[in-house]
Amino acid sequence: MSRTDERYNFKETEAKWQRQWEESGAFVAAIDPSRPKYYVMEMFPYPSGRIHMGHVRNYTLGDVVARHKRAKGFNVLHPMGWDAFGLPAENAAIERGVHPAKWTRENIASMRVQLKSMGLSYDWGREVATCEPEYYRHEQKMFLDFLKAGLVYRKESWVNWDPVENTVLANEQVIDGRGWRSGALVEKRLLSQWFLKITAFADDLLDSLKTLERWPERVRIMQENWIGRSEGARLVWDVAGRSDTLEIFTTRPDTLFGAAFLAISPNHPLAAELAQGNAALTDFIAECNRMGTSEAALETAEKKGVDTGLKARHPFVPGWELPIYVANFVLMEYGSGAIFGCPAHDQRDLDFARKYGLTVKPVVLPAGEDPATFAVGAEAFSGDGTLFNSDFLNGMDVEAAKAAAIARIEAQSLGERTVNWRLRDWGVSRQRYWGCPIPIIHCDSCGPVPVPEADLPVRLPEDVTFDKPGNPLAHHPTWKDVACPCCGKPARRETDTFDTFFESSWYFGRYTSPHAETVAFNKDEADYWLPVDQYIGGIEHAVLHLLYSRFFTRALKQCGYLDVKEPFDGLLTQGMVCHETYKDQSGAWLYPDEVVKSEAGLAHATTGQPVTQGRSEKMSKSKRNTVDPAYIIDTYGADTARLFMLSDSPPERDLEWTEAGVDGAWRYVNRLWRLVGQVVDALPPVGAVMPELGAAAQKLRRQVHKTIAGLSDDLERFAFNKAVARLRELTNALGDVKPDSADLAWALREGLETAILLAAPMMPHLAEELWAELGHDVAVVNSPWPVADAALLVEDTVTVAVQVNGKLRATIELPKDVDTKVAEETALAQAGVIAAMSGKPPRKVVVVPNRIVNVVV
RNA sequence: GCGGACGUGGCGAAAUCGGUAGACGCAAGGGUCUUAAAAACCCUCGACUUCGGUCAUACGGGUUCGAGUCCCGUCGUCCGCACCA
Repeated sequence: MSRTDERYNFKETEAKWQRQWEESGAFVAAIDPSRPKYYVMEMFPYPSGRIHMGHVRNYTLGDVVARHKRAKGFNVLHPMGWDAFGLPAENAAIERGVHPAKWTRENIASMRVQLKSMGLSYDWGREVATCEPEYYRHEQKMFLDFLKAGLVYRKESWVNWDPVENTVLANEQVIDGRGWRSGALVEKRLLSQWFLKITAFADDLLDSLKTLERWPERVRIMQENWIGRSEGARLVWDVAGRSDTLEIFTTRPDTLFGAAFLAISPNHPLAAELAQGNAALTDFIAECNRMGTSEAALETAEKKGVDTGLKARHPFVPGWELPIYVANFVLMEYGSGAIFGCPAHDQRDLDFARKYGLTVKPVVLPAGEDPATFAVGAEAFSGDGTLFNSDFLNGMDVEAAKAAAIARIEAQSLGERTVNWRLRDWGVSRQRYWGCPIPIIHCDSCGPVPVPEADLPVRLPEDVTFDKPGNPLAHHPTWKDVACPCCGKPARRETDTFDTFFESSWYFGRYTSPHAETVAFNKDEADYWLPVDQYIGGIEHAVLHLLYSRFFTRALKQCGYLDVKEPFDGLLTQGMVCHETYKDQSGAWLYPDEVVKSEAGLAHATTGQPVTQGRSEKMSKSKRNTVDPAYIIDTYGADTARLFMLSDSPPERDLEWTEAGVDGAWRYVNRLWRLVGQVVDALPPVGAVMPELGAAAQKLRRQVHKTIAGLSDDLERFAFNKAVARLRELTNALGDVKPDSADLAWALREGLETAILLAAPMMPHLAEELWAELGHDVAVVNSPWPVADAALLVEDTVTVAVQVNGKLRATIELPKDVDTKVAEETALAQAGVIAAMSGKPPRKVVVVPNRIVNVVV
């Protein structure tokens, strides 16, 4: 039967093998001490309702890794779940009247079907959904254990408050000083919130980044910056006429003799106190709080301040008093919310000093400057130099002066050397319904009381309404009313829920024992599987999720839950899936399938109006440059979609989605399928003994085994695009073979079987189908990865390039490892070489064995 | 402003240790087959060329027998953080 006119029936084939895998339990994972384990996972999706191309890319990458490792003999754990709490579910409730629980569960059901259509090798028996009490009860227990361990505290803190929605907004939800949905000007409010003490692990979270060798450098640097360790000194200043003192943090104690003023944050307690009865100061603080924290606002904001009238006494110079300002550029959240200003050596302090006419006295002299004439103009000098105008520090360099100044501060008991962190504790309270209830009861007599463990889980009530702004839990008529577990008097439940990053901070552990009821993790299972060997996901989680997970793992270890310190041994951050953008005449975005391409250019598919093409950008609903994976899988099949995801770009780089590229992948799928069908009848049976091989068959074998070695290496390095290229090269070679002799037929079978096994992680359905067609009873998923015959990887002849003065003039075939003398003589005898030397004798000949001969004349 | 990554054909990209630049694919052009089309298959495909070659990896230098790869500088693009004291 000729297959020339036929097309591969992916629909039937893919469904068949998906069923077969599921029925045979091919991907069910269990502890097996006899095999090395390999835990690979992709970032679990938010159940928005439909998968998008970013998911397809992410899960394809993970599946190739999982299937490859499985074939290599590893005991593979490859799980999937749902990051199921979050705001979109509440929005759906408000906009469409669907309950968040129903909406979320239905979305999970339909997305599960979509994921299954991709043929992913998940152990679906381990699926978790974070919105179910079976999951979140354990994190309520964790929270209480963290509380006992001193890793949780409650604190008043300044938050972004949306006055229309009546809720706290995360920093990411504030755009240009306004709430992202309401558009209302965001206010700063002081609110009681629960905090996790991530700063308790700041040192270790920073230091251990060095051990994460299989993480991208970029992510490690981002976390390093986020944690933001800086060394300096804590210094207490006496305030004239007051009994209390003012504490500041500085990294430049060496510049203390150049101080011109002190400044405190508008949110500093002292500012609040002084504002009592001071209208100017009250107005200024209110203005600062209104200003918001957007980038644009900060960039254009002028350095401003109000003189409090108070004076601080200089620690080293008796009688020297400096003014204390309230200044808009001092952050309450960093250090102690107060600074000393040295205008000559800090740009912000300089801007401030110029505005208010304060002294600019340089104390660090740059090399080559004359102390008599050096002056600071518009730019502060922050580099190294020699101290001057600085009493006991004079003549020292900056490092030495810092040490000397700190020694003096410590001797005077005014402070000490200290390390300050940019990292702040993690505020986990959200005034939201669709999240995990915080297991706390507030009692007027006893204060905040933990819910007794026997009463866990604190279930999220489902009988809520969304007719009022704010948190439905707070409006619920009965849910929050309980008796105090301590004194029995009427008390109220905490109505805040956890930040949804809480759930994703430990799910990798839950996958190891998803059905444990009384504990979050079964010790033997967690010990066996953890840490995750390879984690794959988007770069957008470089800091928050990945840092929170690292923190959680440490906290869980401290509380006896887990025995690993780092959750993710290897990390691969995939690039985005991009597509061209289109706009119509009115500037409205158009979907790709609303646009037709013709010789005249782009036009609207129905109206015929001209369409303009914009740059390629990350696929997003707002720009309408999305392609629905369901449509692609339905039209071309999962294997084609998977192949395209792998073939065009390296995984960490952005991928441009093109219809032509998908067509190319589809052509390849058919090509391989057709090739097998055309030659299968001419091949010897499975397991046939190798006959005497002629030269052509030998050559083919060499290429086959080189492909095994090269492609395996590509997969180990996640160079999937190169693996695809290599597979195509092999297929091209196999397509040229005419199996008209016994030896060629045998070599062709070996080549095809190899190609199929190598293709299997990328195109698993096609591989199974062709493998069966070649006569195998054991499925590919139960077949081992091919092994390259080392003897076939070494050639007996090599192609050596011959250069004259570094320019290629000839290539010669030489026996491998031939004597350098022979190589040199052969090279010099080449016509092209002789011509290029134009009669001159060689001055020098460089011979790199098996690679190159360079003749220098 | 600080930190980082990157810059190779019309396009996505290869070149793993400093050793034949452009593998593999997309697009394009030509051809075979066909009544025609689709599909498939074959050929061409960095630029210039007097067909000998010459020039080409953002630009300018350097190291080297030899540089896409290493070093210095410039320009450009992208990303992260950003009043962090």
